[in-house]
Amino acid sequence: MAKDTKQHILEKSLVLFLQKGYNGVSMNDIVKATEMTKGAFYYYFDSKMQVFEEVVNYFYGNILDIGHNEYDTSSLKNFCNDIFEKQFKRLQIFEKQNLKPNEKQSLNQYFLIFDAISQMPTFRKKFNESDQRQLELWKKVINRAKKTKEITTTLSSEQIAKMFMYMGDGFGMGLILMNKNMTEMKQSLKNLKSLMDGLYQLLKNDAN
Amino acid sequence: MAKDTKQHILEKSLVLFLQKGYNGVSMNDIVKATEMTKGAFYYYFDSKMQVFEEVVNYFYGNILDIGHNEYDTSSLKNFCNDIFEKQFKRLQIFEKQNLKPNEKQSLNQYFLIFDAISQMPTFRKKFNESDQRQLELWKKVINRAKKTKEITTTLSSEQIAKMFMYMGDGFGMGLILMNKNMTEMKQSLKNLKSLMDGLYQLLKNDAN
DNA sequence: AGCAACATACCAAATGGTCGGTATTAAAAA
DNA sequence: TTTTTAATACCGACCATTTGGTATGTTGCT
Repeated sequence: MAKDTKQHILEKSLVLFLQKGYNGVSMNDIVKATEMTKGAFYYYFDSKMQVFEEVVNYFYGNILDIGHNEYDTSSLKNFCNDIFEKQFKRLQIFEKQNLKPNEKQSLNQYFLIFDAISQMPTFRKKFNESDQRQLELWKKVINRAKKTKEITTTLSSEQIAKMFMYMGDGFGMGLILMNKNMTEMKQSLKNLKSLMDGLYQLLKNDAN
Repeated sequence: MAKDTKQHILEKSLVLFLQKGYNGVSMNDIVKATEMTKGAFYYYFDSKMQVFEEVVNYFYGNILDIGHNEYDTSSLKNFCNDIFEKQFKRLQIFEKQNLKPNEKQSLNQYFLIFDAISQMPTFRKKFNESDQRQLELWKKVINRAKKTKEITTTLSSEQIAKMFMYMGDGFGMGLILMNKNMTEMKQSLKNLKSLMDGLYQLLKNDAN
């Protein structure tokens, strides 16, 4: 039961931090959301900051960074599809958190990321490294696609890789700014798919 | 002198909110940064929330949304360049705020935008409308570029427009996450230029 | 009995905000 | 011309509430 309660606090806190950011969430919010008391909370955690750090690691380890090395890299086409699928799965995790009606505000991952970057010195490094790995992965796949003539283009692999990545990031940010809920987000994600396919088509047709 | 002091408070508060978000900034932070007292602050503002709202309107009206209808739309090429130039100018505004050494943390416009969206009901509408206008502008320019054969592609104008916009957004987010300061940002912006040029080249060469 | 797993009452500090006061200036009254 | 009035622009002690956190229970299970 011990680990259950701690996990319960972690998950409820995650949602709160995603809704309002570190400074927007008070200890009272946490004990209310968990339906426990301060005694229970401080039995499992030393401070508000500590639960935040554990939340960040939980979020980052289990959601943000899932399978960062398990993509289908056999072709650029497959890679694009796979990136897209994984993004989809990431959203599904949140659907399981069965938010109550009064928790309908959108979950903003950047609340977590910004706070983590400014309050957890090690996090920025980890985050940027992950970003770099992602970029290298894209470049590898694109290089291969060039060799196999899957695409023909004079643009550098780095340029193309960044196009795909930034497109995804900008799209994600747009979703948050529109305050879409989870199901709406999953709907919208299909638009991202068509954008990525569009870019892919351009690369295929690029004469020189 | 009256308006001067109020403007002084506005500008100092803007920097604070950009650094730490609404909840991360206390009234003490504000009076310290402005080098005034609470008496002075509450002489010009009714509440912390009010200065935030005025800061948002100031930021949005004078910085984010500058000249949203004054772009060079004579060709897609020119439009791209112009969009890029305006982005550059936006950064310059912040350089004038002569931040002190202890204020060297990066200014994160999303702190302001997220808080504004969740606390100022009217803001989301305004923001999304501005986004929509931007999209329509891109579409118009792209449609014209298709007609004049500046570019030849089977992709829809909306698809292309979103590619450009999301690329820019994602790039901007990346800058913030890397915690670049203003001069570094201006350096990096040139990378965005090459990405936009790359996409432009792809569109030019798109056989069908 | 003894410990794990919580609950509850409490605390100092920080929070956003108020209110009576004051220095400076300028217009109005003498 | 001098004095009074009055308004602006600002100060800083003070306030109720909330903050994150603690110390001392209480409960149930082995």
